Amino acid sequence: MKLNETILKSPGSRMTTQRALVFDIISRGGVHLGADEIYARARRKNPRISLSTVYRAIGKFKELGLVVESHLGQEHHHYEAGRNGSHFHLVCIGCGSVIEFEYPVVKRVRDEIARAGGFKIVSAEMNLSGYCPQCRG
Amino acid sequence: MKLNETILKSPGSRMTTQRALVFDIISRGGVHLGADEIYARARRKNPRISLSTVYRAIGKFKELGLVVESHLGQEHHHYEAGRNGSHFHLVCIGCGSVIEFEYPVVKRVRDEIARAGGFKIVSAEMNLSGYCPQCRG
DNA sequence: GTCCTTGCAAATGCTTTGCACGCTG
DNA sequence: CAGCGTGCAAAGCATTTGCAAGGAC
Repeated sequence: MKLNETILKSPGSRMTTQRALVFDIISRGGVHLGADEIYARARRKNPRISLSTVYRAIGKFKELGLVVESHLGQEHHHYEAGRNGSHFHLVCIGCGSVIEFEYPVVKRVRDEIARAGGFKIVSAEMNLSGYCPQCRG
Repeated sequence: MKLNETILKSPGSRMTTQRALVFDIISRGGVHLGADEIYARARRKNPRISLSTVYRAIGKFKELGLVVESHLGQEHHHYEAGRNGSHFHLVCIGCGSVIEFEYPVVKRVRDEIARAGGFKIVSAEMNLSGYCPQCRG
Protein backbone atom coordinates (compact mmCIF):
# COMPACT_ATOMS: atom_id res chain seq x y z
CA MET A 1 0.00 0.00 0.00
CA LYS A 2 1.30 3.38 -1.04
CA LEU A 3 -0.56 5.40 1.57
CA ASN A 4 1.67 4.66 4.54
CA GLU A 5 4.91 5.40 2.78
CA THR A 6 3.65 8.58 1.21
CA ILE A 7 2.01 9.98 4.32
CA LEU A 8 5.00 9.21 6.50
CA LYS A 9 7.44 10.72 4.03
CA SER A 10 5.55 13.97 3.92
CA PRO A 11 6.69 16.14 6.83
CA GLY A 12 4.04 17.00 9.38
CA SER A 13 1.53 14.46 8.12
CA ARG A 14 0.30 11.64 10.29
CA MET A 15 -1.20 8.29 9.64
CA THR A 16 -4.61 7.69 11.18
CA THR A 17 -7.22 4.99 11.01
CA GLN A 18 -9.63 7.43 9.38
CA ARG A 19 -7.23 8.27 6.58
CA ALA A 20 -6.47 4.61 6.01
CA LEU A 21 -10.18 3.88 5.80
CA VAL A 22 -10.95 6.71 3.40
CA PHE A 23 -8.04 5.81 1.18
CA ASP A 24 -9.03 2.17 1.13
CA ILE A 25 -12.56 3.08 0.05
CA ILE A 26 -11.34 5.32 -2.76
CA SER A 27 -8.90 2.66 -3.94
CA ARG A 28 -11.46 -0.09 -4.04
CA GLY A 29 -14.28 2.04 -5.41
CA GLY A 30 -14.27 0.85 -9.00
CA VAL A 31 -16.67 3.58 -9.91
CA HIS A 32 -15.74 7.14 -9.17
CA LEU A 33 -17.00 8.05 -5.78
CA GLY A 34 -18.39 11.31 -4.52
CA ALA A 35 -17.58 12.60 -1.06
CA ASP A 36 -21.02 11.63 0.19
CA GLU A 37 -20.62 8.05 -0.96
CA ILE A 38 -17.19 7.78 0.53
CA TYR A 39 -18.66 9.10 3.76
CA ALA A 40 -21.53 6.63 3.69
CA ARG A 41 -19.20 3.69 3.17
CA ALA A 42 -16.78 4.93 5.79
CA ARG A 43 -19.56 5.08 8.37
CA ARG A 44 -20.28 1.43 7.85
CA LYS A 45 -16.82 0.63 9.21
CA ASN A 46 -16.52 3.54 11.60
CA PRO A 47 -19.88 5.13 12.53
CA ARG A 48 -18.16 7.96 14.39
CA ILE A 49 -16.26 9.34 11.41
CA SER A 50 -17.35 12.78 10.29
CA LEU A 51 -17.91 14.22 6.84
CA SER A 52 -15.33 16.92 7.43
CA THR A 53 -12.73 14.27 8.14
CA VAL A 54 -13.55 12.68 4.81
CA TYR A 55 -13.11 15.99 3.04
CA ARG A 56 -9.91 16.75 4.89
CA ALA A 57 -8.51 13.31 4.09
CA ILE A 58 -9.35 13.70 0.42
CA GLY A 59 -7.73 17.13 0.46
CA LYS A 60 -4.55 15.68 1.87
CA PHE A 61 -4.52 12.88 -0.67
CA LYS A 62 -4.96 15.31 -3.53
CA GLU A 63 -2.13 17.40 -2.19
CA LEU A 64 0.10 14.31 -2.09
CA GLY A 65 -0.97 13.25 -5.55
CA LEU A 66 -2.54 10.00 -4.32
CA VAL A 67 -6.01 10.86 -5.48
CA VAL A 68 -7.33 12.70 -8.51
CA GLU A 69 -10.44 14.81 -8.55
CA SER A 70 -12.67 14.88 -11.60
CA HIS A 71 -15.73 16.86 -12.57
CA LEU A 72 -18.18 14.44 -14.07
CA GLY A 73 -21.56 15.82 -14.92
CA GLN A 74 -22.19 19.22 -13.47
CA GLU A 75 -22.73 18.03 -9.95
CA HIS A 76 -20.29 17.43 -7.18
CA HIS A 77 -16.74 16.17 -7.47
CA HIS A 78 -15.61 12.61 -7.89
CA TYR A 79 -12.41 11.03 -6.72
CA GLU A 80 -10.26 8.16 -7.80
CA ALA A 81 -6.96 6.76 -6.58
CA GLY A 82 -3.62 7.35 -8.30
CA ARG A 83 -3.73 7.22 -12.04
CA ASN A 84 -1.58 9.05 -14.46
CA GLY A 85 -3.96 10.99 -16.59
CA SER A 86 -3.95 8.78 -19.67
CA HIS A 87 -7.57 7.83 -19.33
CA PHE A 88 -10.82 9.71 -19.40
CA HIS A 89 -14.48 9.43 -18.58
CA LEU A 90 -17.64 8.87 -20.47
CA VAL A 91 -20.85 9.60 -18.63
CA CYS A 92 -24.13 8.18 -19.85
CA ILE A 93 -26.86 10.79 -19.74
CA GLY A 94 -29.48 8.05 -19.64
CA CYS A 95 -28.42 5.80 -16.79
CA GLY A 96 -25.69 7.88 -15.18
CA SER A 97 -23.09 5.17 -15.42
CA VAL A 98 -19.48 6.19 -15.83
CA ILE A 99 -17.33 4.33 -18.29
CA GLU A 100 -13.61 4.77 -18.08
CA PHE A 101 -11.46 4.74 -21.17
CA GLU A 102 -7.78 4.14 -21.42
CA TYR A 103 -6.63 6.09 -24.39
CA PRO A 104 -3.31 7.58 -25.35
CA VAL A 105 -4.93 10.66 -26.79
CA VAL A 106 -4.52 12.68 -23.64
CA LYS A 107 -0.80 12.08 -23.60
CA ARG A 108 -0.60 12.81 -27.29
CA VAL A 109 -2.38 16.13 -27.02
CA ARG A 110 -0.33 16.96 -23.98
CA ASP A 111 2.91 16.55 -25.86
CA GLU A 112 1.74 18.41 -28.93
CA ILE A 113 0.39 21.35 -26.98
CA ALA A 114 3.45 21.54 -24.79
CA ARG A 115 5.64 21.64 -27.85
CA ALA A 116 3.52 24.14 -29.74
CA GLY A 117 2.79 26.70 -27.05
CA GLY A 118 5.62 26.46 -24.57
CA PHE A 119 3.18 25.27 -21.95
CA LYS A 120 4.09 22.89 -19.19
CA ILE A 121 1.09 20.62 -18.78
CA VAL A 122 0.50 19.38 -15.26
CA SER A 123 -2.79 17.60 -15.54
CA ALA A 124 -5.31 16.75 -18.18
CA GLU A 125 -8.92 15.79 -17.94
CA MET A 126 -11.37 14.81 -20.62
CA ASN A 127 -15.04 14.16 -20.16
CA LEU A 128 -17.51 13.00 -22.73
CA SER A 129 -21.20 12.64 -22.26
CA GLY A 130 -23.73 10.83 -24.36
CA TYR A 131 -25.77 7.67 -24.46
CA CYS A 132 -24.54 4.16 -23.89
CA PRO A 133 -25.71 1.30 -26.13
CA GLN A 134 -28.52 0.40 -23.70
CA CYS A 135 -29.84 3.93 -23.34
CA ARG A 136 -29.75 5.29 -26.84
CA GLY A 137 -32.69 5.20 -29.13
CA MET B 1 -27.94 37.74 -33.95
CA LYS B 2 -28.97 34.17 -33.32
CA LEU B 3 -30.70 34.79 -30.02
CA ASN B 4 -33.93 36.26 -31.33
CA GLU B 5 -34.58 33.60 -33.91
CA THR B 6 -33.76 30.77 -31.56
CA ILE B 7 -35.79 32.07 -28.65
CA LEU B 8 -38.78 32.83 -30.80
CA LYS B 9 -38.68 29.48 -32.50
CA SER B 10 -38.70 27.63 -29.22
CA PRO B 11 -42.30 27.22 -28.08
CA GLY B 12 -43.25 29.01 -24.89
CA SER B 13 -40.06 31.03 -24.64
CA ARG B 14 -40.09 34.79 -24.68
CA MET B 15 -37.60 37.43 -25.63
CA THR B 16 -36.78 39.95 -22.92
CA THR B 17 -34.31 42.76 -22.51
CA GLN B 18 -32.63 40.87 -19.69
CA ARG B 19 -32.03 37.81 -21.84
CA ALA B 20 -30.70 39.94 -24.67
CA LEU B 21 -28.33 41.65 -22.27
CA VAL B 22 -27.04 38.43 -20.73
CA PHE B 23 -26.56 36.83 -24.10
CA ASP B 24 -24.72 39.85 -25.41
CA ILE B 25 -22.33 39.78 -22.46
CA ILE B 26 -21.59 36.08 -22.90
CA SER B 27 -21.06 36.55 -26.63
CA ARG B 28 -18.63 39.41 -26.26
CA GLY B 29 -16.82 38.04 -23.22
CA GLY B 30 -13.68 36.78 -24.92
CA VAL B 31 -12.64 35.10 -21.74
CA HIS B 32 -14.95 32.55 -20.21
CA LEU B 33 -17.21 34.28 -17.78
CA GLY B 34 -18.57 33.03 -14.50
CA ALA B 35 -22.14 33.78 -13.43
CA ASP B 36 -20.93 36.38 -10.96
CA GLU B 37 -19.01 38.26 -13.64
CA ILE B 38 -21.89 38.13 -16.05
CA TYR B 39 -24.07 39.50 -13.28
CA ALA B 40 -21.63 42.29 -12.47
CA ARG B 41 -21.44 43.37 -16.10
CA ALA B 42 -25.17 43.13 -16.56
CA ARG B 43 -25.75 45.44 -13.61
CA ARG B 44 -23.68 48.11 -15.27
CA LYS B 45 -26.28 48.29 -18.02
CA ASN B 46 -29.30 47.37 -15.97
CA PRO B 47 -28.82 47.88 -12.22
CA ARG B 48 -32.15 46.26 -11.41
CA ILE B 49 -31.34 42.87 -12.93
CA SER B 50 -31.10 40.06 -10.40
CA LEU B 51 -28.65 37.21 -10.11
CA SER B 52 -31.41 34.65 -10.40
CA THR B 53 -32.40 36.13 -13.72
CA VAL B 54 -28.84 35.69 -14.92
CA TYR B 55 -28.85 32.05 -13.85
CA ARG B 56 -32.25 31.44 -15.41
CA ALA B 57 -31.18 33.06 -18.65
CA ILE B 58 -28.02 30.95 -18.77
CA GLY B 59 -30.11 27.87 -18.08
CA LYS B 60 -32.39 28.67 -20.98
CA PHE B 61 -29.45 29.29 -23.31
CA LYS B 62 -27.85 25.99 -22.35
CA GLU B 63 -31.11 24.24 -22.99
CA LEU B 64 -31.31 25.82 -26.44
CA GLY B 65 -27.68 25.02 -27.19
CA LEU B 66 -26.70 28.67 -27.49
CA VAL B 67 -24.25 28.54 -24.63
CA VAL B 68 -21.86 25.90 -23.40
CA GLU B 69 -20.89 25.36 -19.80
CA SER B 70 -17.37 24.34 -18.86
CA HIS B 71 -15.70 23.36 -15.62
CA LEU B 72 -12.41 25.17 -15.54
CA GLY B 73 -10.44 24.85 -12.36
CA GLN B 74 -12.42 23.34 -9.53
CA GLU B 75 -14.44 26.42 -8.80
CA HIS B 76 -17.67 27.59 -10.26
CA HIS B 77 -18.85 27.15 -13.84
CA HIS B 78 -17.89 29.18 -16.85
CA TYR B 79 -19.95 29.90 -19.90
CA GLU B 80 -19.27 30.70 -23.53
CA ALA B 81 -21.46 31.30 -26.54
CA GLY B 82 -22.15 28.76 -29.26
CA ARG B 83 -19.20 26.70 -30.31
CA ASN B 84 -19.12 23.22 -31.60
CA GLY B 85 -16.95 21.34 -29.20
CA SER B 86 -13.81 21.15 -31.30
CA HIS B 87 -11.78 23.30 -28.97
CA PHE B 88 -10.64 22.99 -25.40
CA HIS B 89 -9.17 24.92 -22.53
CA LEU B 90 -5.81 25.30 -20.94
CA VAL B 91 -5.74 26.94 -17.55
CA CYS B 92 -2.52 28.42 -16.20
CA ILE B 93 -2.04 27.49 -12.55
CA GLY B 94 0.27 30.46 -12.10
CA CYS B 95 -1.68 33.42 -13.44
CA GLY B 96 -5.11 31.92 -13.88
CA SER B 97 -5.41 32.87 -17.52
CA VAL B 98 -7.42 30.64 -19.79
CA ILE B 99 -6.06 29.82 -23.22
CA GLU B 100 -8.39 28.35 -25.74
CA PHE B 101 -7.20 25.81 -28.27
CA GLU B 102 -8.77 24.83 -31.50
CA TYR B 103 -7.87 21.26 -32.06
CA PRO B 104 -9.53 18.47 -33.98
CA VAL B 105 -8.64 15.93 -31.35
CA VAL B 106 -11.97 16.11 -29.61
CA LYS B 107 -13.79 15.30 -32.77
CA ARG B 108 -11.33 12.54 -33.54
CA VAL B 109 -11.73 10.88 -30.17
CA ARG B 110 -15.45 11.30 -30.41
CA ASP B 111 -15.62 9.39 -33.63
CA GLU B 112 -13.28 6.65 -32.51
CA ILE B 113 -15.04 6.10 -29.21
CA ALA B 114 -18.44 6.16 -30.80
CA ARG B 115 -17.34 3.53 -33.28
CA ALA B 116 -15.57 1.36 -30.73
CA GLY B 117 -18.11 1.29 -27.91
CA GLY B 118 -21.45 1.91 -29.54
CA PHE B 119 -21.73 5.15 -27.66
CA LYS B 120 -23.54 8.16 -28.98
CA ILE B 121 -21.43 11.13 -27.91
CA VAL B 122 -23.39 14.28 -27.21
CA SER B 123 -20.77 16.60 -25.83
CA ALA B 124 -17.09 16.56 -25.15
CA GLU B 125 -14.94 18.65 -22.90
CA MET B 126 -11.23 18.66 -22.34
CA ASN B 127 -9.36 20.70 -19.77
CA LEU B 128 -5.64 20.90 -19.28
CA SER B 129 -3.89 22.72 -16.51
CA GLY B 130 -0.26 23.69 -16.23
CA TYR B 131 2.05 26.66 -16.52
CA CYS B 132 2.19 29.16 -19.35
CA PRO B 133 5.55 30.35 -20.72
CA GLN B 134 5.55 33.38 -18.39
CA CYS B 135 4.74 31.44 -15.26
CA ARG B 136 6.86 28.37 -15.50
CA GLY B 137 10.24 28.09 -13.85
C1' DG C 1 -55.69 38.39 -21.44
C1' DT C 2 -52.60 34.52 -20.80
C1' DC C 3 -48.82 32.73 -18.85
C1' DC C 4 -43.81 33.20 -19.22
C1' DT C 5 -40.28 36.00 -16.85
C1' DT C 6 -38.56 38.88 -13.26
C1' DG C 7 -36.94 40.36 -8.58
C1' DC C 8 -36.59 39.56 -4.04
C1' DA C 9 -35.62 36.71 -0.28
C1' DA C 10 -35.18 32.46 1.55
C1' DA C 11 -33.67 27.76 0.85
C1' DT C 12 -30.62 24.18 -0.77
C1' DG C 13 -26.48 21.35 -1.37
C1' DC C 14 -21.71 20.76 -1.35
C1' DT C 15 -17.67 22.07 0.92
C1' DT C 16 -14.90 24.56 4.40
C1' DT C 17 -13.73 26.34 8.95
C1' DG C 18 -13.33 27.37 14.24
C1' DC C 19 -12.59 25.27 18.32
C1' DA C 20 -11.68 22.05 22.10
C1' DC C 21 -10.33 17.39 22.74
C1' DG C 22 -7.77 13.10 21.28
C1' DC C 23 -4.11 10.50 19.38
C1' DT C 24 0.26 9.89 16.51
C1' DG C 25 5.09 9.95 16.15
C1' DC D 1 4.38 15.65 25.14
C1' DA D 2 4.12 18.74 21.04
C1' DG D 3 1.34 19.40 17.41
C1' DC D 4 -1.37 17.36 13.73
C1' DG D 5 -5.98 15.21 13.12
C1' DT D 6 -10.80 14.58 14.61
C1' DG D 7 -15.74 15.56 15.55
C1' DC D 8 -19.25 18.67 15.96
C1' DA D 9 -21.69 22.58 14.75
C1' DA D 10 -21.82 26.58 12.30
C1' DA D 11 -20.36 29.32 8.37
C1' DG D 12 -19.53 30.01 3.30
C1' DC D 13 -20.44 29.92 -1.63
C1' DA D 14 -22.58 29.00 -5.86
C1' DT D 15 -26.86 27.88 -7.46
C1' DT D 16 -31.93 27.06 -7.12
C1' DT D 17 -36.68 27.90 -5.86
C1' DG D 18 -41.36 30.01 -4.13
C1' DC D 19 -44.19 33.70 -4.81
C1' DA D 20 -46.39 37.95 -6.18
C1' DA D 21 -45.90 41.54 -9.52
C1' DG D 22 -44.53 42.79 -14.34
C1' DG D 23 -44.20 42.28 -19.29
C1' DA D 24 -44.17 39.74 -24.03
C1' DC D 25 -46.98 37.98 -27.66
